Amino acid sequence: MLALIDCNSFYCSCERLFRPSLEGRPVVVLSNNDGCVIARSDEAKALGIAMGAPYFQCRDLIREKNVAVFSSNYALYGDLSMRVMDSLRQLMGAGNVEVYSVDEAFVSLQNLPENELENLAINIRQTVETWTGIKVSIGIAKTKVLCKVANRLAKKNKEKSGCIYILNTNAETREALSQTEVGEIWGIGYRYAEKMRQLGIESALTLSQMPLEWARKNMGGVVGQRLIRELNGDPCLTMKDPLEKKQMIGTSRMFGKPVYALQDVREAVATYTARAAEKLRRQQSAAAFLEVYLVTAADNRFTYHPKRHSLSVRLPKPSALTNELISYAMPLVETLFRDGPKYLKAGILLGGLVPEETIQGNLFAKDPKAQLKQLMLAVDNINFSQGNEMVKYAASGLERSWKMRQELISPRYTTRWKELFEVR
DNA sequence: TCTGGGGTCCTAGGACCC
DNA sequence: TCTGGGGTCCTAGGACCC
Repeated sequence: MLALIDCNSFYCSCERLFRPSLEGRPVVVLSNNDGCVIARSDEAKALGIAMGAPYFQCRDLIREKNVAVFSSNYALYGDLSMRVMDSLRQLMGAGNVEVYSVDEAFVSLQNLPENELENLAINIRQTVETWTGIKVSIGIAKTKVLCKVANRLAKKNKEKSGCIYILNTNAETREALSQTEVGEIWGIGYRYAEKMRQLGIESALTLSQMPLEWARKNMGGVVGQRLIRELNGDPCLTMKDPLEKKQMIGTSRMFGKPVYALQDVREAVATYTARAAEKLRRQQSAAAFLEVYLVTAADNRFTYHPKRHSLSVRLPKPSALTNELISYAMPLVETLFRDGPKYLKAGILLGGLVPEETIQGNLFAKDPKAQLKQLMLAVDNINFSQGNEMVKYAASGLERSWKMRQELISPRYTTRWKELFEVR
């Protein structure tokens, strides 16, 4: 059996942790640039504020209902996420925990007798809440997809379930699937849900009874087949090795306001390259492939149809050095950039990742880059301990008229001395 | 006026090679 | 009229996730 452990309204819970007065009051958290709503407390959901709703569209409702609004504070959420995951690792053994996202983890429950599952789940819930202050919901079943189904039901009726839902028998599984709409299944997005509805497939139970051959033709090949097998209790998605490294690393941002000048775009791309290079070094990889992309507004100003323009290079040798990566990125920016269009966003992708130690050096010559590697290490250490971008590259600019907006951000209570929670 | 950021996996087609 | 088969690498794009 597997368990999916998922924090309840995670970002909102983080904000509430340090402002108990928000308990019972609706809370929402906005995306970067304060663009749209990406987290809602139960009270905010009840008001009908949709996930992903543009902020400007629900601003009136938010004001009227006295909803507390926050810009996203990733330093805070990241730190609390780490505490929750560490708690799970302590309880269940590090090798049994797969962190799936900032607020979710799969836990393997091999060889546990069925009648102990519920007590275990209760214990996990209570311990995590005591240690971190964060409430979680737990779904237990035979496969990852079924765990997701169970977890959803646990959250749907918290009073009744106690935030725990277990699918032990086939009858329980059938019942759960019949209560789940196709669009709510993990792996069925907007497009497929639409397609299913047209075909008259409405519940997860109906979908689970479709033939595999049909899934291959209509649901993206092997992906769809796996999904149907998972719904039937046949595990196809295995637990991932916690030590696995990312295969691609990217950094991108919308600009705080539209940008028209080459210099601004250059600065932004240099900044993002430095960020991506940091992530690269954190997992001890080097990149052999680099892509820069710029997003412009559509010509038609009545619709929101941004256009993506990209260029890429293959590096002669994989690198994890910020200055080197910037020097490959800048010519791409210059080639891509045109005078005239309104630029909304820029980003960089690093791919072809290889472990840093496999990069071939010359055995006999002194590595000319050894000093640069030392420098990177020092820069990363300073930025980690003193705050992001304490040390930065000149190419990434000082003025930064393009920087994103975060007008409603809360203090970084747990990761900055200056912003610690104060008790008077 | 105002619509996030970071990923994953898969497929298809073209270039090139033997 | 006829025109191999199979492999790799790369790019582009679609679909999905939180």
